Amino acid sequence: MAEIPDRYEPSAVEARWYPMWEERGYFRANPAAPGEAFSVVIPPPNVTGSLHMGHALNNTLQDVLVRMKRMDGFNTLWVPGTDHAGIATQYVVERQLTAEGRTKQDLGREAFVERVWRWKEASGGTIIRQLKRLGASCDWSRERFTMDPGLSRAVREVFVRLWEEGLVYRDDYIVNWCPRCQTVLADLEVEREDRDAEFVYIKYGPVTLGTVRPETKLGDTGLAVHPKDKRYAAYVGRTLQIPSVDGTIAVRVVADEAVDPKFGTGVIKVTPGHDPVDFEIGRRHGLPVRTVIGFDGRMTAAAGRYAGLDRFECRRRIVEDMQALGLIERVEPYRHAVGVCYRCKTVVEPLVSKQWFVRMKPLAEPAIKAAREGRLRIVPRGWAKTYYHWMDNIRDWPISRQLWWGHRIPVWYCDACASTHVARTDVARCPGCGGAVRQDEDVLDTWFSSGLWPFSTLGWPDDTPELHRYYPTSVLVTGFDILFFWVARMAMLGLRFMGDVPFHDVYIHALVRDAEGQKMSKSKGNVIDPLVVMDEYGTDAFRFTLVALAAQGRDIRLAAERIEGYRNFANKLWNAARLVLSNLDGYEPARARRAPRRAADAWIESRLAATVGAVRTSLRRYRFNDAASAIYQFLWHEFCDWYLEIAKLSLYRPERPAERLRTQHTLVTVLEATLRLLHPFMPFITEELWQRLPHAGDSIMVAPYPRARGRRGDPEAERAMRAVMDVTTAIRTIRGEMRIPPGVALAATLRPPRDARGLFEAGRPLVEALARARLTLDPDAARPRNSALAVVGAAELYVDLEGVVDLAAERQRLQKEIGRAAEAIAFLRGKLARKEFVERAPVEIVERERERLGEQEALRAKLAASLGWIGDGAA
RNA sequence: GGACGAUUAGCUCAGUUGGCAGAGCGCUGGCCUCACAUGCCAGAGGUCACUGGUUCGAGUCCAGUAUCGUCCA
Repeated sequence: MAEIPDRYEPSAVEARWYPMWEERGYFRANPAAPGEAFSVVIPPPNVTGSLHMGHALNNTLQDVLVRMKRMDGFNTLWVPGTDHAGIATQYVVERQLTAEGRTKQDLGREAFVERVWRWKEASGGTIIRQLKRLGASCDWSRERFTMDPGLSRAVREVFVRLWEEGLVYRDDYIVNWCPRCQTVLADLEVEREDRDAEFVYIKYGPVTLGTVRPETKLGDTGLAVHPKDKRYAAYVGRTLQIPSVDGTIAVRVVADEAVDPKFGTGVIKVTPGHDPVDFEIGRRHGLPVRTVIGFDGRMTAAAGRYAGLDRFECRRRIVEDMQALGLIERVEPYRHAVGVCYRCKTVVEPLVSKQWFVRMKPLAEPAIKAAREGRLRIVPRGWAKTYYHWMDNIRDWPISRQLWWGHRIPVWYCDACASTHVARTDVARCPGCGGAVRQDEDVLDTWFSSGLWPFSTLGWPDDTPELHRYYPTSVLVTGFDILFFWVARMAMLGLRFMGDVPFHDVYIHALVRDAEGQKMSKSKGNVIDPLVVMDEYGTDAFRFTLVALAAQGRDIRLAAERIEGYRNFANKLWNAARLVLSNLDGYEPARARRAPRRAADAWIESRLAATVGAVRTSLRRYRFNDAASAIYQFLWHEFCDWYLEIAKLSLYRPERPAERLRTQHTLVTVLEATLRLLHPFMPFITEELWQRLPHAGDSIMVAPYPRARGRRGDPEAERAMRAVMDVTTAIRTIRGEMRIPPGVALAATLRPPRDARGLFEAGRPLVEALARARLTLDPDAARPRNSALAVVGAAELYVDLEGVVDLAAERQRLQKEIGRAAEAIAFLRGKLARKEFVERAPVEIVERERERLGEQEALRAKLAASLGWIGDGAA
């Protein structure tokens, strides 16, 4: 006993087991081994990132599933890896250069990319180490990176095939441009921020219109009104010469449905070069594009005397100038959402440029179908709606990024013969004219490569045993924030290139927020570092907290008190095991198995079976919190609160060796099975304790996951223990409410119904020990003088208060009980008095309510009689 | 503007076919009972946001309202 500390100290335990698991190869998958496959690919974190709460939750949930399935005999594979995170990573290295007073242009492309690689090598391992700290049982021998040669080959193969199939194209298009990052952003990468602005009403020739971007007036090529708007019908089709700050501009008036006649003056100016809606209007009506803002965010030569000005400076200047010319009617304050770069928060500039796109409609259709047919199951169900909505309204995907870090687009241009070549292998000379070629400068969107993750990590485009064995993967676990970015694209690309869904199930988990419900962010300073939490409370407690909070909702509020509570749970388990381990002298399993099983043994085994069933069902349905709470309730409130207390009675009684042996056996077997049940959630402490207990096998990690074998439980034993627990609790309640100190032994009499005498008789010694009371059983007992009354089912319990307590307190207690019974009676009588209920509700429901009424009436009668009796006695 | 979600104990949240409202923390009282005070025993605490509807019966289903949140435009 002395060698086991009375508090669980996680750090040493955690440091001990992970290396052992890894060295013994328990994490490694073997496609040639037997067993039904269970495979998962990790949502690859940013290679240069570090573990945050989102990762911790995401990977804990995956580890729970993977460990459970591995123990359950599945051929299990969890593929880990990282993502090159184009913009984010390039941004970090660029900032380093800035600090050194240099730019990436100073280095040149090759040297810059080289430098990013060096940075990746240096800091890329952080998150992997942190995942190990979390206990993640990934097959590290299969760790992948999106820019590995193999995965890069997959990227190129997919690009080329999509091109060959006509699904990749290059076009002029209005894109979201970040002037700071100098790259295009997908719609998804643009965030909305509310900003204060000015809504400027401009006199625009014969009409007045409002705009928040007066500087774009320089790029106007049209005016648009709603087709049904009679106010402006006369102008439609005409080209107007509009007086402007720099002479006049020519705009054509068009009628377009996109105009809201009720907004502003009902007229909008059309700037196809600098607004996505205007671009579409321009396309529909053949308006020219006039670009007045450049990729650097400054006005172009086309902006005349404003050329070279920053776009926002130009806005101020042009308003001043128009004011001077009397072209401004009025200015109103206006708050609206502007698009900003998700990375650097710079206001995005819509610009027209040549970009590569993927045609999404043909890819989306099979992905919609797969979900509708249930081949791809989204859990919780609610997210499917979001998925469909996005898929149904899908837009083409701009995949080029003006970055240097990433997969360079495999397209070569020959300027000599103006040809374009898309190829799997690098092109050195033009296949047409033999002239020099230059490769497209751009790289592909990072999500283009992570979209291939479920099959590129398994060796595609080669035909590998891994693909055959593990594709489609079993489940993808991820947050809803990347449902579109990633999940939807994997679904589409998987179906296209593998001919099957990339995963059968998608489990969408919540987002972790702080205790106030705020999203954690560095700028808010409210981030809780998972590593600090693990240091402070232990990894197991942290993991259990995440799982316990992972209800199928939208967010999780993480508060320190919760983690503390589960640290206490780990400590409780530790001490329960301590009790068991310190009482095993003389334990012989073979002999113990032959010793007679008592009701308490059968009961705890029955409860364990029920718990195993509940955990399995919950995990199958991804109801992680239900699984966690089933184990918590069982271990703490059944095993510790009741069974251990009962077990002590036998353990400390060497004069009954058979009873002691059987108790030891039950303690060992139930605790051992519970450890296995809990292992996926709390891997470290369970391994530590399991190794100390009698066990079969080398590690709990590869021991079988408990099954609730055939037997549904033991109703007989449950009834017997119910009786013990109810009588015990009744006595304790009286003791508590009467303020009788625990040290004072009580005397109680139980009057059971005749047919239940045996039931209570069997439990009598337990009750006596657990409630610290002498218990007499007598079906004909009369109520003793000065006793408290409790009703336990059909039995009456009298607790002798003579000389122990003030009877006024008992009167008060009884009155409270009577009040409760009266409420129930009133409710039930009302219900049963209504003939609609009696006539139309199912017979068994009506019958049950009648029984309850009878019980409550009997209870009230007993209590009332008792009250009268005490009143007499006290008088 | 559109869509989705939330509203249940003091706090944070569960509540799967409609049939006795639950947990953790906190709170109150009593206990250092030889595994654990990171503990034990007991207790208090709820108009299930609001208004209607369906139903014998609604926290649960339907419609609307309010407040908050998220996503999309």
